[in-house]
Amino acid sequence: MQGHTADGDGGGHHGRPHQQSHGLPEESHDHHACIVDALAAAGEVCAARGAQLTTLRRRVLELIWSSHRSVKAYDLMEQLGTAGKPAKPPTVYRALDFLIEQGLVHKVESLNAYVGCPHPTSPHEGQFLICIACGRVDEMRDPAVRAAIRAGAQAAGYVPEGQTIEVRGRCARCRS
Amino acid sequence: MQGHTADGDGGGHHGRPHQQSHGLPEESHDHHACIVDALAAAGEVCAARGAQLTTLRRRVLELIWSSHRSVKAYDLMEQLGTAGKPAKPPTVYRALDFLIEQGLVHKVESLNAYVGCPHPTSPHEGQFLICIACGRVDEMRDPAVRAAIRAGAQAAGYVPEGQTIEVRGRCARCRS
DNA sequence: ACCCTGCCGTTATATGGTAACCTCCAGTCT
DNA sequence: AGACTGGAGGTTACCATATAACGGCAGGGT
Repeated sequence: MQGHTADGDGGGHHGRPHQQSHGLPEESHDHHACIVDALAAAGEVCAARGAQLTTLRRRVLELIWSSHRSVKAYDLMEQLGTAGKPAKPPTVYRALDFLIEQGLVHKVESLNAYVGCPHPTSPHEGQFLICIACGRVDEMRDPAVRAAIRAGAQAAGYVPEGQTIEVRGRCARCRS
Repeated sequence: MQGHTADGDGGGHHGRPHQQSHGLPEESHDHHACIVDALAAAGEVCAARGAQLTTLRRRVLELIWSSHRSVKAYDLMEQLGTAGKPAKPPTVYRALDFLIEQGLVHKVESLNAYVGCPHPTSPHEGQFLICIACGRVDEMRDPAVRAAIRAGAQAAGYVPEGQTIEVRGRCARCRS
């Protein structure tokens, strides 16, 4: 769990501009702490495995964590580029491949977009909650869901090896 | 439920060539009956709703039902075209949009592909079982899965409105 | 010095999906 | 009959997503 407290700004990290247009999760908590936590966790995970978290890969991860929404690969390219020249697809896709392999990022299939994993230390496939109002993506890790799906698949004769679970709905802040 | 019996060929429908390369579901049952059933069900559904199941739309549906695997949009274009000239994207995507709206076809998000719905009379979102060995896609409708996901989403503060559930694994025939 | 290996840049291309505009045709109103 | 209308689908152009293939370069081992 990252530091999602809405008030505790222990480091004076505020004041970074964000370009979002309406009620987004970043506005109500010290999101900079989320980024710092995610990068620190990534550093630990990679160091423990001997995987190289290079500058580029770290930068991509940081961009993905710039909000709690999912991020499109081509948006990453634009943000990675310098002086209006966007980075090229392989640059970003290779970094994404690495981050996904390391369990630091998940792909949201129904959006063709990518999201940071909040608990990268225990490898898993994500179960995602996608807010159709604000775009926020939360990860759920519900053993009951996994179990129900395993049971259903096995009842149909399948030996399950991987799951894609993505729920669209309205998050707590957007139920209004 | 379509006629999936492996033996009862009551109408002499066999003898149609299929171009698959290895152990696919079509080889062990009268698949032609599946197609006929699916088209008949589609006809009924559309008639009941006043929706127009045109020749093109029916043809796309038939192509999708040509196997129990999912089908790519661009493969449909090639098959729809005449004399080497493939059909153009809007032709296929419009037909797919219609078929999806009518609940006759589902999109498999993790494959960017489309699959026929075996029970189109009761609108629903599919839960898919995808065989990573033979490509077969089965639809599961497990209320326990839906319920578990609803519960998980609500526990996280979400009001769920739609679910994407896709399980990769090995089907009964491919467990070997 | 030499050769690997892994990371990244570059060019090119494949694959998946939409926008905008237009014609045709069936239904229907007068 | 003539005119109007709305849905289906053809056409062109384009955007969005992703991969293949090749090359340079830096760091480590021999």
